[in-house]
Amino acid sequence: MNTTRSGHPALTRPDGTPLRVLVVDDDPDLAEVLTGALRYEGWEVRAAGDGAAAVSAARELLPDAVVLDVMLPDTDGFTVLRRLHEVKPEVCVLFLTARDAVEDRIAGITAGGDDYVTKPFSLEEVVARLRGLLRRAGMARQLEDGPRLVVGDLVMDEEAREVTRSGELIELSPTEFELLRFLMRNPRRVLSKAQILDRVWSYDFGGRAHVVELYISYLRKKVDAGREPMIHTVRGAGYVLKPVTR
Amino acid sequence: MNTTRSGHPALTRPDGTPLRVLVVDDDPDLAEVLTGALRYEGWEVRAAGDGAAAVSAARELLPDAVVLDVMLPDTDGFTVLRRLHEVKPEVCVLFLTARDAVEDRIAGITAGGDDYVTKPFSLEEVVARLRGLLRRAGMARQLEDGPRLVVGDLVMDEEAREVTRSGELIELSPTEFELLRFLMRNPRRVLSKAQILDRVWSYDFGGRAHVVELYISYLRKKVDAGREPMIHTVRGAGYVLKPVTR
DNA sequence: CGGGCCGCTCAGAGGTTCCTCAGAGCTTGG
DNA sequence: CCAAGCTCTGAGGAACCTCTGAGCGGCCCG
Repeated sequence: MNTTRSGHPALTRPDGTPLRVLVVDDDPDLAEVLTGALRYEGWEVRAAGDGAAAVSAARELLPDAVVLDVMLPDTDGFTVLRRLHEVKPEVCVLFLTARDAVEDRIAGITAGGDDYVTKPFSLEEVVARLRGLLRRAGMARQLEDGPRLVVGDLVMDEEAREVTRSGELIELSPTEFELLRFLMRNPRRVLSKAQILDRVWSYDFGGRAHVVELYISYLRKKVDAGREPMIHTVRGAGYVLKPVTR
Repeated sequence: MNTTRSGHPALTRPDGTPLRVLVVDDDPDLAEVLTGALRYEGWEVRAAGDGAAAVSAARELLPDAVVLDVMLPDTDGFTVLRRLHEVKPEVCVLFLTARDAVEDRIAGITAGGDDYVTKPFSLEEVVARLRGLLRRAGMARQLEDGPRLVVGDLVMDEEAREVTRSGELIELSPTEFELLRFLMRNPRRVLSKAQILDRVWSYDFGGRAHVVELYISYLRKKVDAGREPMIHTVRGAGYVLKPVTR
């Protein structure tokens, strides 16, 4: 099977060709990070730094999805959106917006099935939203089985934001949820604290790896509470989530 | 078959051509050591001393991977990363970083599937990480069978950091793990204590060969415990790991 | 047979990594 | 404006890892 650097199967359309995404942001570092993360997830990625470049790149690439910063140097995001829809009406758009941006305008836009995340965001957030968009649009072959992650008796419903272990409901805070999602998307693989920080925390988070330890300890209290543990520490390397073996 | 001085088969792409790596470090000694070790492993290697040289060398060589010191005299690591990806989007990058700089600005680096090791590092560490990158990228022909090392009934899963002997799980400390990995990558070959020190311990380790004996004894207790021994001493020469013969 | 060399292992000091608690600051929602 | 919840900082302490030193035993040589 065609796989990506993440070890996940490459994202493909029903016809087998890879999914294409266009990243539009004027901050080169951020664009670089997004590009890398999405490529790692199996997308065919292309980047643009402003509205004009975005539209012309879209004309060439005919992307399935666009990650679009609302604040661009030349054009405003909504104009770009209109042009993009002219180029390809069924394209999915994920907006990137500042926290204090006008919520109602965004709400109007996302009515069409599009979605948005506020800056600063975590990469897991972006990746998950994009997957959600594609799933709802019925565009990705391997997402059709639904929004559920399963590792052993641990089950996560991403859309309902519900987690259960052997049927019992587990309540998680937003950060706990995202951390667990990352672990569940990489079962049986040791993840370093740096990797976890890069993926689960916002790109502008200046804190230390100590936070990861703290949240792992929170998760253990909820996920492993009194049960056979699934979250393991690998000293000097990181953490692993794996199903209980017997 | 095309082999190197190490006896390892030359690393090749799916099309049979050798894998190429670019080493970027401003410390000539370190660059020399890295270059030697990687060449020994079957890579086609080239070195550069700063960011500008790195980018232009990359344009010529079109390497499959880059080993890149984040602290360069001219450019910062993030910029070099971006330029490298412009030259060759699918290139894998392994960053070298000082231990106390880890927290600074690694954010985003591992996000794209790239990886890093902290100075001072061991050569086994670097080699293993590079192999991991390449494997995940699906780039090396002979790494495709997955991240498992097998010698007799001894099995090491590098990604899960799990070692089993005839199915039984063996718990190892970081140094023990790395030493065993080195032995398992060179089965049936006598390795001198000096060789082991050079490979498994950091390049700045001042200690003496006695540590190797100590760790071999630790390993024996865990790996050979009560079983037919696989780790053998060759007096005056070194140690060998080999499958049990009957 | 005896001495020197090499390798093995034990015990423990010192350092590092990790876990957890307690609480301050912030955000959210009523 | 208050209450509740969430996120992060800091500190203490526990567990673990690494290396040093020393003693012992076996091997090979004279």
